[in-house]
Amino acid sequence: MEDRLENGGGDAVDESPRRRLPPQERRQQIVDGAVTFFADVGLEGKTRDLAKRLGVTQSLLFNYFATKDDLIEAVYEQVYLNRISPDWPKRLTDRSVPLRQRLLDFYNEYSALIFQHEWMRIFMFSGLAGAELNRRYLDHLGGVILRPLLAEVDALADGSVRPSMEDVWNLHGGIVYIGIRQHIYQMPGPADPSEAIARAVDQFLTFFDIGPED
Amino acid sequence: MEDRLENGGGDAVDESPRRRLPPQERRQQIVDGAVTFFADVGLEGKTRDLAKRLGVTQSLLFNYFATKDDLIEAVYEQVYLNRISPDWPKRLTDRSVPLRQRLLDFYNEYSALIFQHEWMRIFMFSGLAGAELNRRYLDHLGGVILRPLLAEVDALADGSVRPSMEDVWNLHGGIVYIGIRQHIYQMPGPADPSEAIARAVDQFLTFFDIGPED
DNA sequence: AATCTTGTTAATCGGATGATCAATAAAATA
DNA sequence: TATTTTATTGATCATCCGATTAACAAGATT
Repeated sequence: MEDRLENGGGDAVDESPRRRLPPQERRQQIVDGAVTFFADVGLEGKTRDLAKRLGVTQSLLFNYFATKDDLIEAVYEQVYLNRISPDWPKRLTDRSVPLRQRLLDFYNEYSALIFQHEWMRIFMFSGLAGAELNRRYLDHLGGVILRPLLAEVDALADGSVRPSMEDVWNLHGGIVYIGIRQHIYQMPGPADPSEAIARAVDQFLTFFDIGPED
Repeated sequence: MEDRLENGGGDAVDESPRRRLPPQERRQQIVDGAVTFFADVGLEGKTRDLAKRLGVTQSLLFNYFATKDDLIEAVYEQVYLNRISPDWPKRLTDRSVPLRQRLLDFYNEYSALIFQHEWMRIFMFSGLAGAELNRRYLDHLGGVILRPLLAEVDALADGSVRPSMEDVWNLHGGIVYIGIRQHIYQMPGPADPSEAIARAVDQFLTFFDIGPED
């Protein structure tokens, strides 16, 4: 298994001549390649294999990153950075828009961002490795998205059941699990993710007697 | 980090004398230790570290398992085996019991089985590694639990919305995500998991107009 | 108690892996 | 074009890792 870039058994392959890139560009190229690579094989992927994918010497990597851990740190930053758009908190609490619409907008955009092979897998790998960025990300998500979201739901809920943080996590988890099934467990995903999201949101709102126009 | 069994800096530690065990017993001891070990550090954990934890030589491991992969295979079997009790399909479709009760019974028992550090992490590690057992397990779960469950819900749903497989996965995912938060992302879990489960189930049933006594 | 069986260990091998560094050559500068 | 700069390479080091094997010793047998 895993015979990518095997050079096909051929002989005189392009043998691309040594190419000099401006350091910043090369660095970015390495980080991009590393994101894909580590997402594929895990954070214990070997630097030699990564270098081969990039068409570059292994030693070059250490010209841009002092250690492999430094490279992984750069991968984390690349992947985690700007994943939560700063205007979502505002939009999620904009009560001139029906809550249902806000939720649909958020989760459609958010899922488009996170339902990606690289994000899903690196997030999971780093989570298992106990990376601090992981915790920080989830704390951030909880504080900036989910908690305000709970307040919004709570303001509109008029049934006898009060929404709890756990309910919000359940909504969130159910949706995120769509991506986990696809990219971690490599199962076929739903034909239309946005419909699956709409169903989850509607289940959630129905339980608290919140209508589509509230 | 990670200084377990560090021998405390002392000198003349117990230095447990070479202990002979019946092969079957030793083998089981190794597998048990390996489950905990690999769940902790991942499947790329080193055989020397595992041996140290077991208080045994590294070479002994290879007396019981020809290769490290064989050991990991044994770990998979130990962890995956009998995780889905064979009488659940029967109980889930026993219409003399209200559906809500069946769902609560199932997910309370099931979560008690899977919301464990070892299971959660090994399942995730093996999923990321693309292990076949993982796919098989999920296929089995889908066919033997979730699909019958959909039929049950469908039989009782009288609203205009028909339940879909995706809805069932959403219920399941939301609940499983509780364990993921705890054991993969190492966040604090809900004070009372069974209450969180009940909420998820009730949200699900409410959406399809299924009452607690149906 | 002497002997045998075999579970266990210590030593070691071959290859892989992260990291280093002097040599090389592509592009910029003069 | 000749020279300088520095991005890139090839060779190499020290260590680690999975796996092998002969020697050792704990417990069973006689």
